[in-house]
Amino acid sequence: MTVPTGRRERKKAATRQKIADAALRLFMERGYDAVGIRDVAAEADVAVTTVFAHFAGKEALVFDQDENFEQRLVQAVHGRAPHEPLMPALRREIHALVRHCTSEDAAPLWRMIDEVPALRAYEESMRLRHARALAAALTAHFGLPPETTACRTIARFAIDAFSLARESTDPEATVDEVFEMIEAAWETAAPSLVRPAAIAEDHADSAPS
Amino acid sequence: MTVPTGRRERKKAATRQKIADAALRLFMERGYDAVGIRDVAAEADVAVTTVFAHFAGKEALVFDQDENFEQRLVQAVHGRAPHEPLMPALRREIHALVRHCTSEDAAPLWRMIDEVPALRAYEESMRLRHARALAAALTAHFGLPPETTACRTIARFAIDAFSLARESTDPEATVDEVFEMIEAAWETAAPSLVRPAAIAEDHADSAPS
DNA sequence: ACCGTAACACTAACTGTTAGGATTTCAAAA
DNA sequence: TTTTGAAATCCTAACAGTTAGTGTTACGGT
Repeated sequence: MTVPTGRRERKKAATRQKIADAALRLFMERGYDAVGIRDVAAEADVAVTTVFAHFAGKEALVFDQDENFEQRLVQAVHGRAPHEPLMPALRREIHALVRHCTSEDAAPLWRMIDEVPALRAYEESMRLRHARALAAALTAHFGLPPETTACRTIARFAIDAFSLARESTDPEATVDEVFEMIEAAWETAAPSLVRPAAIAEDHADSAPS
Repeated sequence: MTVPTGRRERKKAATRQKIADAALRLFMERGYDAVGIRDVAAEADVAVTTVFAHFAGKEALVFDQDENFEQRLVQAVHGRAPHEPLMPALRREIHALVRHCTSEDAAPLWRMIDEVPALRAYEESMRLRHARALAAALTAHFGLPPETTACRTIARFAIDAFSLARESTDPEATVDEVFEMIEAAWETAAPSLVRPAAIAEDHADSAPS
């Protein structure tokens, strides 16, 4: 096979990490706008082009940790416990994600994100990609065509729950409040999508791939 | 009063229009990315700085027409017919807005927007501002505190309806489908916000300012 | 030991955007 | 009418993010 040792990959990962660390340190120190890509490159002791070889843009340096967000949402749908209804699983995952980014040590980072318009815009367009991925996971899970409106709607609503919670003074309560509404929406749309029995007990797992 | 003649304002508006026209013409001709701000300025026969005096950025040149979007949403809430329930009015307005930007003559523009990532991102952050304005209109209309979660949620859901419809192959049907879900969500959240009588007949107009 | 390639560096540009400062043009006060 | 203040515009130059072009190095498989 062609993936045994990997000194190259380790070095590459190390370089990436070095850049991300340097960027975050400088951003927190001087503020996002006051730090240039050239500063980051110098601090990490790499060339400017190397920074862009690892990160799509300046904003991506900030959201490096947030990468598994999408994966966790999809996993919440596909890999949940048998017989566990969809919505509670989704709600629980959103809860966890919200807690994660409102925790004490992560707070300064998210405060910075809130204060820089470019970062807010970047985050939201990220969330939209996540919503599309979640929608795809939902349709796949239920064996529905990929463009099914109800699934794409629920996916966006779930992302909204996260965004609204992040803006809220009481994030956890907001998640619950929004999810009450989402569940009502889902129960309105679901009957025409999944066979009634599946709704009743919600063992819609083992969907025909 | 001090607003009688207004040659200055006419000239200013004319300049703005000249820039917007030039930009749109060039964008459609050569594509958004292939046209630089300097090209637009030259075509409109103005200085580059003048372009930025009228538009916040390159993307704003594309969404110049779309300005009254927010105003129309707010108006749909505040200035609707007496005794007309909220949701149908909102749904009708979204329908109109969707029709407006999927019409024949507007189609090429929106196709371009869909193809350029920077424009999609800009549009979505615009929509978020609209959602906030709509949320403010809702809370004001019902005499609720500005941070009420249910209103901010419904506002975002309504914006989602628009966005999902724009992405859909059958926009009109998508609006209806999403709004069925939104109404269910609203009926779940509303009882704890507005007095039951107001929900029943939904004459929640003439709200205490 | 050799070779292909992936990671990185260096340079130089392109593009959106802004600051600084001059100049014109209008509108209203004097 | 003349003057004056402000708004709109222009010009130049620069800054910052981003990319292309082109080497150079170090790894990994042969």
